Amino acid sequence: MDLVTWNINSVRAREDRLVHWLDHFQPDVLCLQETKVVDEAFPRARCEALGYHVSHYGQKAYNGVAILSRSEPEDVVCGFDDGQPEDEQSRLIGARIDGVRIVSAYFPNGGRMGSDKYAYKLGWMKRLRAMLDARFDPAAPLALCGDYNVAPFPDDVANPDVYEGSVLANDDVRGALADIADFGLVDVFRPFHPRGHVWSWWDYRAGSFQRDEGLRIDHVFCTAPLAERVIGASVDRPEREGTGASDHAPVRVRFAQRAPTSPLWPPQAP
DNA sequence: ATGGTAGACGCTCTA
Repeated sequence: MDLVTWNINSVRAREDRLVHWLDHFQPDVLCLQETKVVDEAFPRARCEALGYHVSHYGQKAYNGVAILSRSEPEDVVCGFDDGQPEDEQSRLIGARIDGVRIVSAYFPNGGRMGSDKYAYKLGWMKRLRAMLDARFDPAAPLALCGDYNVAPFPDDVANPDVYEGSVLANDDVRGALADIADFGLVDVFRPFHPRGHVWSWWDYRAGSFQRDEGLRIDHVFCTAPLAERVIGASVDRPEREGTGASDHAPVRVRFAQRAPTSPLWPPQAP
């Protein structure tokens, strides 16, 4: 199974790029964030023409998440759906695809430290952990894919002077991420890039991509029965090049049908 | 200098 997560930063501005990318890579599942359109405005027909089912939970101007899949999605759930008043922002969609629970998540950015947006981010992450506890089983295959807006380690940050201590990289937000992972999820990307310094997002400003000053904030965290099947993970850097690119690159993960005899995860000592 | 750029919306917000 080829699984990809990509913050596309407006599906309207990047419709042609999306269609060409899908046609070229043909992943089994593509999770999108920041589509920035209502459901009716998603380019559904062009995706379906390429053989994809589209599950989209959008809103006007901001946010918006989607799951595109070659197999028909089952049990599609939008938002937290946890019995509390729903989050007004469209940041979560989930579906079961080929027996695997897929979640496409757009974590709040958090604005500035100490802001209302930052408090919303921490609350949102707590609520996500509670939702996982209430609905899912860590012993069943699940992939939490998306723009987490958190760089897990210092070496996931190119420019620590600017970003360490920010809403994307500080002890509290890393603690909130660790609490989510404590449900029973592991970062399946990092073991393939143990020295870090692999980025998934580069600020549009100050020539960050040209200087290769980015952060790794887009992730695929999986429960053990899925994590033991991972056989590769990479960032599609070329998609970030040139004009008209999203500020995020797609993050790709490949899973074997069954767990390999010598698992790549967790990494084996030499 | 609360900077720089990009997208959506409509002159301001979000990232």
